[in-house]
Amino acid sequence: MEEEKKYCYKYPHPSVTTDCVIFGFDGTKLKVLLIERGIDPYKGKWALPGGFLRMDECAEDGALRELREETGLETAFIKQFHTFTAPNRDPRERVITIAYYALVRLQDVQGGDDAARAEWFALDNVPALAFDHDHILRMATSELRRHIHFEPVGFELLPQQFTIKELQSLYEAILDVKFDRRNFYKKMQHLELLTQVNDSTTARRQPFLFEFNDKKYKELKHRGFRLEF
Amino acid sequence: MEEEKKYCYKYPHPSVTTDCVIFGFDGTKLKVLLIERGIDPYKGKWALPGGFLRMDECAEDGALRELREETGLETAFIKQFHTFTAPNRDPRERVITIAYYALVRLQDVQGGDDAARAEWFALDNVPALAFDHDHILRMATSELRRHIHFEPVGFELLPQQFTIKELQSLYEAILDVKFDRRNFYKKMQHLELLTQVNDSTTARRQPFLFEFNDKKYKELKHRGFRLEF
DNA sequence: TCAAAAGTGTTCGCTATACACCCATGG
DNA sequence: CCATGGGTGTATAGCGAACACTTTTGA
Repeated sequence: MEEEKKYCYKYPHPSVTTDCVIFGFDGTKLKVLLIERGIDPYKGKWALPGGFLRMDECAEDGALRELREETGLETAFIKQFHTFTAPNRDPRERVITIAYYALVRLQDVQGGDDAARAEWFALDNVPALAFDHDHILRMATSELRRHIHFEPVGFELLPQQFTIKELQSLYEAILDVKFDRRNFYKKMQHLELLTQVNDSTTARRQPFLFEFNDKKYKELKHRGFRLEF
Repeated sequence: MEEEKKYCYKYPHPSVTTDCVIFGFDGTKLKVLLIERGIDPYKGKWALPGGFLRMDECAEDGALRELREETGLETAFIKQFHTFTAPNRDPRERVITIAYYALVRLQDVQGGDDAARAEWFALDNVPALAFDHDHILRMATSELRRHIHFEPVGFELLPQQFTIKELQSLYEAILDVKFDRRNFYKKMQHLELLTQVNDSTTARRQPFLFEFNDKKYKELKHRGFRLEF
């Protein structure tokens, strides 16, 4: 039985999807959420969450919808970083995909609505992916790296309150570098983007907890301040 | 008479176009190439060059095709910077557009193939544009600005050989700042990305001519060097 | 009481910035 | 010969990298 094809155009149109690279941070490593495909092509392979763009939503809404379906999160930081258009990237038909990356707090993530199997993978331990998703993931990682050099997006991956040590681990995981603990601490203090919280965890010596001060950041940015890492 | 609509799909598909923000530099100001629309909607309005993506070409090839049609250039530096997807950005039907910016040397540009009227506008003197092209142009400008902070893309806008003064004017035009002439000169020397040419123009005192040394740049970049502006 | 982790100081070198200065050329 | 613009030098401040030190707390 032939499917009913009722949307007709004078010229051929590609399909348009959004794919979403969802990053999380477990305190040590940067992770990415992948879905096991239940249908062909690439059945059984891991892939990025994604789906077709609806005719009445913009791409950002589509990406947020995917995010919600897989993580239960109503909102998160997302950023469009590239659109992938190689003519044969999907074996079935011409599909272009508008790719976003999302930064979420791992502890906020519930299982998704979907029956599909979803799993977090450390970035240095990602299996071969379906379609051109390896390529998309690599570009997402490098764009995130570039992004964090100039904007304090890393805080989206941390809990509301965090220690400087956690923040440093995050930057080290994303940028793949090591910082001197003491210099990092002072740099953070000097930036004046963090607010110290009068509270403490329970470690050897209780480290101070901080919050990101978004208001202060916007103020500084407005004055031409440029973040550097 | 109803048009023949022979491309049919089970689900609705948007149209996909590429738009191209073509930047040039006249020695003083940054300019952008606009096309006067010959047909409705927005007939008579200025717009960015663009057109439908063919089913057998990737978006970059589409953008290069648009570039060639409007400037006669076979090749140039182009960069995809955003895809615009607001559902009602085109009044006729759902159209999403993959936007690129191109950096070209003004002196290399011929008139295009198209009969359409094309004109260079200084960035601070752009008329109201068709569709959401104002928005696209603003984003292109800010992305170019961001881009030039880290990569030496500015040379794509200058002739093969140029003086330091011309280079400084370019950076000042793009970043909208002023540099000290003498510090800029030394910074450029210090970067070692320029090769001095044993030739001279005929001014009061002949300034040295330089060329961008791409090989050297790639070498430095490979060693983890980061350009800063 | 000792080891481990958190917070604070100090030094050094590089680079951005703000200037002063000399040189060449054309009117 | 002097105004204009091109190339070079020099001093200062600020920041990042390297590393010593003190403090707190749990085992």
